Amino acid sequence: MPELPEVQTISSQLDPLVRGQLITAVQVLDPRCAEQDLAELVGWQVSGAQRLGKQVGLELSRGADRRWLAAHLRMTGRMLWQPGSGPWQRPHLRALFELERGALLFVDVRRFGTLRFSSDRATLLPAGLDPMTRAFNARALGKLLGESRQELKVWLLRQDRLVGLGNIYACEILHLARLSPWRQAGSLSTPEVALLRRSTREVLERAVENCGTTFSDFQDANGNMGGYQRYLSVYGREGDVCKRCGEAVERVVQGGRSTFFCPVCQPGEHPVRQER
DNA sequence: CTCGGAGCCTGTCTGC
DNA sequence: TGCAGACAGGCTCCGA
Repeated sequence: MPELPEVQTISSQLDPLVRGQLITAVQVLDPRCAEQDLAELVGWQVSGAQRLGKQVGLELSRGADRRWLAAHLRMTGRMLWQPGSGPWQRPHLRALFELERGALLFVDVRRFGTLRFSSDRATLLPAGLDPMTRAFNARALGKLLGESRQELKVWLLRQDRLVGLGNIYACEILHLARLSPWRQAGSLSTPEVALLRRSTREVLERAVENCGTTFSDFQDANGNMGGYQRYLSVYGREGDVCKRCGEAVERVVQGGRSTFFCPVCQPGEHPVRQER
């Protein structure tokens, strides 16, 4: 499930691979993946790849004009670079961008992923604060948390507040910060906000260093797995021992999704265990 | 405004 | 063994 570190990994890998190449052809195999006519991008030059929130962004240019193409991978999307010449075929291929020295393949088993482009980069960016920027400091985080009464774990997934976190890293961050997922977001003390900020950066930075987490689906731009899964402390580890205290990791459904946590390291009130 | 739930989608796993 | 149903979850939409 591509979250910020996985998208960062793909974008960083793609940047030197696609930079400077013309888009020579576009094929859309699944029309549902894009509302716009992607064929309009033929003749544009790729000037770079960068992460746009949780999306893989390609900066395009044609003369003085600029456009950005954003690929949202959602659950199972992939952006794969294939050097050489076609034909390119692979299961679940939804769209294909032929460049001068290879092709970018948008592959997505579950078809949640989307492609869109705009001449205004800002319209492609989610509203939330990017936790990898300098603007993500304790004061800014505290202000965002405000007086929200939302449960902290649910709050962390809100892309209109913070951009880039998904279920895996939200669980990991809260475990590192020793904060209960059921705390009210706006109830954190100043030291706790600082701790949450520090933990968020620490988890994300280490995940980026390790090219993301491959839990079931994720592949990077070259089709390789991530390496962060060996560092996971709680996610996907229900019943296993907490690496910090030895207690059994628990899983509870929260906001319709699994929350993994250590009841000793992250003390606090929480609902009774539910089945799902 | 906030909040919770349904729906989207399909491969994989579980249980009968 | 075979099949039905649960499950994974990022995001949008809708209703309370």
